[in-house]
Amino acid sequence: MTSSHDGDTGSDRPVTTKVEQKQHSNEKILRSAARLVRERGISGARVADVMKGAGLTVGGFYAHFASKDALIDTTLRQTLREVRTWLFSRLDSIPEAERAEALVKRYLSAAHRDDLDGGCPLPAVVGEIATTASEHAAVLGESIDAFAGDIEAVLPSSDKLPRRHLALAALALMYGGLSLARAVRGTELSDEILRACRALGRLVTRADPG
Amino acid sequence: MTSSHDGDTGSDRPVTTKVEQKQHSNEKILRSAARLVRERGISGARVADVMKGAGLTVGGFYAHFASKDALIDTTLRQTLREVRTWLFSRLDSIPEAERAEALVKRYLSAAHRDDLDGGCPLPAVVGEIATTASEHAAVLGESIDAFAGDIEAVLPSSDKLPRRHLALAALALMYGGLSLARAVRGTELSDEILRACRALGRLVTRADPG
DNA sequence: TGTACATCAGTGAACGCGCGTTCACTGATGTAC
DNA sequence: TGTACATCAGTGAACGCGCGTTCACTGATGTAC
Repeated sequence: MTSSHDGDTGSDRPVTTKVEQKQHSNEKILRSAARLVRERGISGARVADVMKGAGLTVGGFYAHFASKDALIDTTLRQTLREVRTWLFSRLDSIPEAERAEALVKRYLSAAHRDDLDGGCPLPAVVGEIATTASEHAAVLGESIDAFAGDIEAVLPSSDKLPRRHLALAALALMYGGLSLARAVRGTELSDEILRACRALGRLVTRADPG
Repeated sequence: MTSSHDGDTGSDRPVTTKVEQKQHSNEKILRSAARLVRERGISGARVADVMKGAGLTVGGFYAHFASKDALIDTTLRQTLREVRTWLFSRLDSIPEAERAEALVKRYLSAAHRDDLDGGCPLPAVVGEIATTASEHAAVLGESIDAFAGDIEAVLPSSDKLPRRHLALAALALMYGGLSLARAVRGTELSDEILRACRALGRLVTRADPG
């Protein structure tokens, strides 16, 4: 009740070992980084702020990651995986032919646009990676590829466009729409962009009539 | 032959007056800023670099613009106008029904992707504006609105989607596709993204069959 | 079990560097007489 | 026309601040006997 037993020693142990403690800090750092990267992008996610968000101080950072770049790589991989998990979850209850449409609708919802520190990190990082943070282009490429693969899997087959093409284009439409909508957040135009992209998404993700 | 005459004075004047000289510098600064913003984004376009690119030194900048932000606003307005001009030029020779498709193809060409310091600035600035440079959201909104209006004008009418919606969605698709393609520039995926978005663009910008 | 030493996660101040902005200065252009 | 002064575009060094990274230190946990 008071302590855990490791088996190979009968003595009492602290409730959390050093290793567990560090692991726990690591997770808090990654959660904090995820939040800040989504909200402020790569350069906007300052190391000091990340550590503060994890309830720690700057200096300790380098016991967890070799550099800010290493943290960013890990964070990108992790958050992009999270978004895919969120996006493709609870799709089972939806008829197969409507899953792609549901997914697009979810991604291009006002709720997702307004979930600045919890949603898709792509709008916050793609531009930076293209201009001043190309170190992370490889990780981004892998994630885009995986994302497109996931979309492809829920797409109805079409005779108009190869599924791979449709998946990549749908991703570009979703990412593009969300990015523009977030950039002009708070305006009527922002809502209009989301509606327009959802409408096009609906049009192209529907199974061919007949 | 040796000097210009201003009319109201018969005396010789310097080849360029102070006013003309300053105007000329102003244009050089704006051209340099345009290049750097497109290539490196807002934060990547350092004042010192902008002035260097204009053949001037840092200190003189504030005789031309009140702040870096003021320069960026002007540069955004100007470059986004330029892109629209480029995009909608020489479209007259193309049959009306194919103009929208031609425009999308032009925007999503490999040449445009690779024209880092001359192409569309949206991929370089939208993310930054959403995350850390919201001061420029208003200018961006105006430009998106104008851009969508221009696209709407060349769009064939459709019974599937309001033209305004199709125009906004096409813009999101173009911007999204170019952004992703630039971020993973140099990979096969990059070309694939462009092809995929062009294909979807073709599909949705064509006049309704019948 | 208790004691002495070792380890190591985390602290917080400091370092070096880059950036936007300021400012005293220079020298060519412009003006008054 | 010539001379003396005023203006002002542009220079380059300096300032203040923020950021990534380093490092000597602390104190709790872990280990040896």
